[in-house]
Amino acid sequence: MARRSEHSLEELKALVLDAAETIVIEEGFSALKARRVAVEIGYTVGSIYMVFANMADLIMHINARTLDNIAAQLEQVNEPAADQCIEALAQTYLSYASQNFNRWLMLFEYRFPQNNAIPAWYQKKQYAVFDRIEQSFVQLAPECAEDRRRQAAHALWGGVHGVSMLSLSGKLDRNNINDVAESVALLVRNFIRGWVESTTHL
Amino acid sequence: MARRSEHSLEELKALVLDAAETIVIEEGFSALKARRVAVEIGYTVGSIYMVFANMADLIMHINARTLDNIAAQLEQVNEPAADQCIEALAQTYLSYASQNFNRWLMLFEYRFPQNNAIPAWYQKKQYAVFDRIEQSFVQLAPECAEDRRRQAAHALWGGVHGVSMLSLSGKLDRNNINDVAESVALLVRNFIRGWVESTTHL
DNA sequence: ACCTGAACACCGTTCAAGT
DNA sequence: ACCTGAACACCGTTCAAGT
Repeated sequence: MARRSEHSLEELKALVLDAAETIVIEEGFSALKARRVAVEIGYTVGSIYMVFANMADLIMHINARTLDNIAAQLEQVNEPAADQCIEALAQTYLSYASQNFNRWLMLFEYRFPQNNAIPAWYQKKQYAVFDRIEQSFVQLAPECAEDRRRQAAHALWGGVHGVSMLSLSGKLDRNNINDVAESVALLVRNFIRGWVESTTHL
Repeated sequence: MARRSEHSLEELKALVLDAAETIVIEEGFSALKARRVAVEIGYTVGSIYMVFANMADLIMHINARTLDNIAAQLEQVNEPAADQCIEALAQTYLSYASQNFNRWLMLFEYRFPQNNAIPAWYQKKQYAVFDRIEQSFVQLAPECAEDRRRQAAHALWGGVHGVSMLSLSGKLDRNNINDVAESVALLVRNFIRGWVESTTHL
């Protein structure tokens, strides 16, 4: 056959990425196979390796988009009161995870072959999400030392992520989305109440 | 060859389970392959399917042991003060996760083919872990309605799990184990402080 | 009755060969 | 230069055939 020059390499790369992303969204990570992507875009398997080093590379680029999406959602949160802002960020995160479950899950399900080989541009995207959270803690306690604030943001955000993960993936027990939202609200409110108290007492 | 009757089927099942568990502990979930297990116990691949329905069945039995181990560790926690008890439970959980990272990770990494097909005996083990947590909340607020208490336990435990997961698997950022323990302590203390306050105000 | 090992259907990845 | 498609090494799983 040889569909030479029908698409540029950049166009082909976009085709592969879009097709792969769609498969993940609609059928989950486990349905993502090289041959399947090839069929979807009307090329053969080999072509994928012209534009991506391997499946790990392709997966990383899908995950990068997911990180961008999450960051974009969090950027839109704009509550004037700091505590309300943090709660809104948490609910926005849960909402994204719930509505984009398959791609959100792949973000955490996929393990990089060697953990130290995560490229800088990808790590930047991971940090971008977390930075938005930390930023809201600046608003909450401007006087607080950066170390303390970062640790608090880390603890709470790990918490919000954990509640979302256990609930949505049905590991610990089975809840509906409203219960999860309530759990997230409970965690955020009580943590912040306790933390602000201990911070202003210093 | 045919090593007939050298082991009973029950002995063979134990051999397979032990070998598989060891592989997971030492090399992680991704190293667990049917042929590898067979080599390790001196049988051929087919034998595994005499004692386990498939790899999913084998994995579930390894995970069941992990759940038992976690439950046993949590049972040993015996702090008189309720808030100290919850914190000790959280630190014990983190400690187990850190020291048994590979098998702990498989517990959450592995997805059941159909989520509704998790057998009752396995779910019981999942609940056993969570029940210990809930129990400590009874001690913390005996007057509290069960619904509220369960939700609080769920929120906090999801939180403790999330901080452990993001930190140990190096997803959000990279921390050493001491920092993680501090984050867990921060989450637990501040949550409990806020929650007890809002509960006694009722 | 227990166990083998060859076979099957799938994977990811490569690369000589075509246009 | 771009793309194919057959090949390779590896998976999980099955099952007729051996002892």
